[in-house]
Amino acid sequence: MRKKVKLAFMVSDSARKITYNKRKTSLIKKVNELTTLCGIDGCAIVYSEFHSEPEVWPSPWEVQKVLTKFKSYSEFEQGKKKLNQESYLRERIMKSKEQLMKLEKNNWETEKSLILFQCLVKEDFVDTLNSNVLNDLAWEINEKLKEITSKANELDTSATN
Amino acid sequence: MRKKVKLAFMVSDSARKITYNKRKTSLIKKVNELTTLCGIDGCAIVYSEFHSEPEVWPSPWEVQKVLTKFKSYSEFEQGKKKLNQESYLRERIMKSKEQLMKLEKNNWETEKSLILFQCLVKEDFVDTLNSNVLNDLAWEINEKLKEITSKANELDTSATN
DNA sequence: TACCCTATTTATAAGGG
DNA sequence: TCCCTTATAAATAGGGT
Repeated sequence: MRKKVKLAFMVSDSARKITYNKRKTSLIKKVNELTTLCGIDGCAIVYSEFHSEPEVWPSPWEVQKVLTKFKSYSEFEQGKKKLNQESYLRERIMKSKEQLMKLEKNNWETEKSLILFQCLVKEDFVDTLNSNVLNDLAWEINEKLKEITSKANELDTSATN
Repeated sequence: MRKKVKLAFMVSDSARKITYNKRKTSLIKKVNELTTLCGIDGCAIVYSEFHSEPEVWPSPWEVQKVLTKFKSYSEFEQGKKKLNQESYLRERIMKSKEQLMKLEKNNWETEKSLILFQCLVKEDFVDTLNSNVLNDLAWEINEKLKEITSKANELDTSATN
């Protein structure tokens, strides 16, 4: 019992729900601790089959504030979105490689799967560069988050008073 | 050494950065595990003084997909926003009560103050329903409930020991 | 179904290089 | 600053009620 669980979809509905509730609770606690200890902004959003609404931390309004911030960042970076995506993937690949090197001495099987993972990431990267879906998504998010911005400003104002 | 850390802003820059990197890494790992094990969508977004860019999980594009979903949800619920806030506040109050009941056996003084707090929250809540400053009060209530939550967490922890 | 109980696993604060 | 180690704290899988 209490054995290490393999990181894969849990087939049993009941077990999955139990572990979902446990881990969701812990995750939210962790986000709370991280933001408190480090004095930073952060949020977590989770959609499950167990709730019709998304479960978020902190409150939905706080999350919207964080999303507004994320939007601002995206807006600022919009002009070089693809470049950013490239950088991000390069970073991911590099980190995978670093991880791979660390594991080399210890675990050959893991190493092989990481190499495979790197190849997959690279393929995704190519697909992404040729897709214009992202821009549409970005525009949609932009429009919607304008509403969120004014909402967040209201909350900011009230917080200051 | 290795003592339990108080849940509060870490004043030391170096220690804060160390703990930030450790906890951010673990948090992302946890989001990964949760979404994989339960087959659900989820994301985490963190802004820190240590990175000019927000740090997210999973990739920025996946996060945007999740945000789009969140946006859709907000849109759908827009017409009954106030009702949602009401539901949310009711839920939060109920959760505080549950937590409070769990703590009853352990700490009477804290219990009293929490009960008082709940009354205050309830009054605010009633006002909220009849007021056009819904958002302001909601924010305040949320802040209060966060205090209660962290207080309750502390007590939970100390009760366990 | 949801809670409670513990053996294990995992996370992490300190300390050292 | 970053990485490694290790003792302690926290999370959690599986089982019981």
